[in-house]
Amino acid sequence: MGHGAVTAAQDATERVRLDAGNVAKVATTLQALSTPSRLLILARLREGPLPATELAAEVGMEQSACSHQLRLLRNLGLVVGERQGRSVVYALHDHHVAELLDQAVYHVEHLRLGISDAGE
Amino acid sequence: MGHGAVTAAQDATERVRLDAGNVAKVATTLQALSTPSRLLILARLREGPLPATELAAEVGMEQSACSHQLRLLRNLGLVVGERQGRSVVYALHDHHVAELLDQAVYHVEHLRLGISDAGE
DNA sequence: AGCCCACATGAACAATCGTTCATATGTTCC
DNA sequence: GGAACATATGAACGATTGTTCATGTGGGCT
Repeated sequence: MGHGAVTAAQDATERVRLDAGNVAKVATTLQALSTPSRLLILARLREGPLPATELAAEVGMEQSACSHQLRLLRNLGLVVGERQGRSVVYALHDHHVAELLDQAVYHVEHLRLGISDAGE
Repeated sequence: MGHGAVTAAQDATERVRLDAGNVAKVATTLQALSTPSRLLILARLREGPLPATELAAEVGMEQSACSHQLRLLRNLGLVVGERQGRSVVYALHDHHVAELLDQAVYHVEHLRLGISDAGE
């Protein structure tokens, strides 16, 4: 039928629990996916590798701002940048990043969310 | 076939793209998953509903701090709170939240991440 | 009524964040 | 070498964040 969204993780083998030991890591990584700018960067790289300047242009950011965010993403191991001539071509690090992105977007889009995020 | 992590979203039907129209929503929601405190709250609720005070105790937060975060999560539609006697029992809103949580943890844990998040 | 208990809320404050501006580093071509 | 392009970096600034403290609200019980 229509929308069969098979979940990962639930698929046997291992279900990773969240405990005091790994919360920080998970939180830090998810924070990288929690701003429009970085999200757009990753979404664009999801479609394929791209030199930094083109990337910045496509997501509508200033070169500097984009570079700062790319450094953050690189430090977290989410993206990699390989020098090619005078440009540095960026790409997602591996398929886990791509899937994390896909699934995050998928589930968020299917949430009955009010987003009335008033105060706080 | 050891660890077959079947991805959601990739499963036909629809792959939700990230564009200028929904980045904000996705970013806002993912930000709710980007701090240890809220992550622990959600992870605990993932195991089942719980009154606010017990919840705060289990995740090691002060009552007030926990309540503030619960309000944020409630405003975003990630959790719901139902009054029962003098307590308010909290629970995840639906299975999408649970899966989003599972998959986020799963993928993050399988990333080759350096997390040398120095400056910035 | 009064007294607990459970939870919510507002103000305030330190800390962190994302951006901009200016400047460095690095690479290619002449 | 020097000019032009591509990217990185540092400092600074306003904005947002998560917590604490104090207080408010509401339900249950005697």
